[in-house]
Amino acid sequence: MKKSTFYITTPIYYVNDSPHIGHAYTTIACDILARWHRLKGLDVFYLTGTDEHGAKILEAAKNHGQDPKAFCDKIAEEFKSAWKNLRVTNDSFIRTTDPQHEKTVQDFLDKLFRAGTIYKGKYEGLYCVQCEKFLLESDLVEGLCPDHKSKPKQHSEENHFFALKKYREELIDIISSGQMQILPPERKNEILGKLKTGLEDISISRAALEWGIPLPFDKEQTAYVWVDALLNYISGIGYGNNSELFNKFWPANLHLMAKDILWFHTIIWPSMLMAAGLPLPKKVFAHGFFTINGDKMSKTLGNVILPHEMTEKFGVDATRYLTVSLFPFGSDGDISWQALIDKYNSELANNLGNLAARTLTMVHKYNNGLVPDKPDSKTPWSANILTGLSSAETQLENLNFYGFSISMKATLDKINQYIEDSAPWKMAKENNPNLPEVLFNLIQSLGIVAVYLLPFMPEISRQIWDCIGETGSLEDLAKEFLKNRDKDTLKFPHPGNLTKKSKIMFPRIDKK
RNA sequence: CGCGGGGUGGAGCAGUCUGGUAGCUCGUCAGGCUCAUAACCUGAAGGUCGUAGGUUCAAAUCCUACCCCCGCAACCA
Repeated sequence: MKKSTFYITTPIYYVNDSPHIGHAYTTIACDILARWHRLKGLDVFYLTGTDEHGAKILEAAKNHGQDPKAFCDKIAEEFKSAWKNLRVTNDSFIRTTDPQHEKTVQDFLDKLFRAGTIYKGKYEGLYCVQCEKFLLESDLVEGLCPDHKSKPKQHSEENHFFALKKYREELIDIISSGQMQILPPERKNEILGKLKTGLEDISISRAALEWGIPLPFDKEQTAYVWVDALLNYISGIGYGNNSELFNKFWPANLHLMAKDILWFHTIIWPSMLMAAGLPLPKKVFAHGFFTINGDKMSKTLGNVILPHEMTEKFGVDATRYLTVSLFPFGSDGDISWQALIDKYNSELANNLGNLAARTLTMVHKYNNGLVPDKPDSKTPWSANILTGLSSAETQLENLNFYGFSISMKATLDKINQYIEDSAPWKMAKENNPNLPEVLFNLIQSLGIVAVYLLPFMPEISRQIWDCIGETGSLEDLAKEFLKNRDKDTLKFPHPGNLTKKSKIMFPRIDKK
């Protein structure tokens, strides 16, 4: 029996920084998928949250003259409100400082400790006193700490280790067999390649760090932040305290993240799960990084784009659409205000927005604003649109939002061509009896487009829906439509309903 | 021999796995239309698909060698 649930996650974001477009990229992508799967009738759980422990947070809090918890509270609120503004429909928001999460982490580690997969060992390395942390050989610049220009000391510390090494064979097996899918394929190869070169046990605790979760079996030590963070995926759906919820949604259908943290999600995380005897996530997808105008996004360069800067310029819906569809999802890409404006003007203003405007105006001029009778043609024109959009749907299923936007654009072009070919303004002058059919087809096409755009642009879709005179819930109809779309039973638009001319949906943005 | 990604008309990219007339967006030029957000539609110019070999009836696509760019060494997803 196929599970009818869909559990999707973003990474939990490190709160040493306010939310920016990088966070938004992942979060919006997940939201689109969450909404899409809900429309397909699945029971969806979408989890995001914040990662709040670790040395960096402590440091960031100090820099702001704040107590770490207070600092985290503030940043966590920023994330929550950023997602709310972007109409992100996460079902829960987990913070690693939530007492329930902390308890779950402790219980989990205790379980592994008692099972013997966690053991005490010695961590040796170069330690920089000023940084208060271990540095790698490769961190050093001419043998000195790059930040403090001092010589790090050889230092050893008692730590607890996780027996990662012993899962190597099994990991290779589950990854290469596809039991746990890693996408895109080049990332899978990369991970397998790394795995084949070897695997070492990892230290999963820190002795000197107070801002963390104390180990239940050694109160002097706190849990390594990654172990703490990864466990959010199960603590966030009730592992250890709400088995009904947990059993319903675990294993996750999709962990989505940027490529830099793929290692943790495909090596450490599954090993931890295996150690605890839990099923593994079905799919792990790593998207690319982006540069801004060819440069790395960085605070130092001052080119960081914030979500609210985008929504102020483009509106929320367009921001959602543009952010994820500017370049192919699995690869790296470049983002720039110019490229965003170009895509906005071309696809949203000139194409979608203008198409809606010209259609509605024609319905008002030539049919008093009313939806004409349904034509009894054997081969409905909408079939053309559905074919085009089924390729868009495939792209969406494959997380290729860029490909989706290309297919969507092609479909909108087709509708514009149809208008040009049939020339309703001419038909009106000539009293051509086929005019109502053309108008009906156009209205219906807009409705179909609204269904497919719903995960991306919920408000605009509803606006289109409203404009074509529909009064029912777009969600409900979209669900039914997606279930029955092969059967050619479109239940919209309703002849006789009054359409509305809307204000301009996407005002053109002039280039500077 | 660190690992990985990439080099396709002016710009940005898709296509490469599963060889078979080189495609998209933007830009440029010409024409059309007037329902529309100076939008929309049609047509044109513009590429020896990094270089050199090889396989093949046929290669952007497969093989080999080489050249050049860019990430990865935690401000950052």
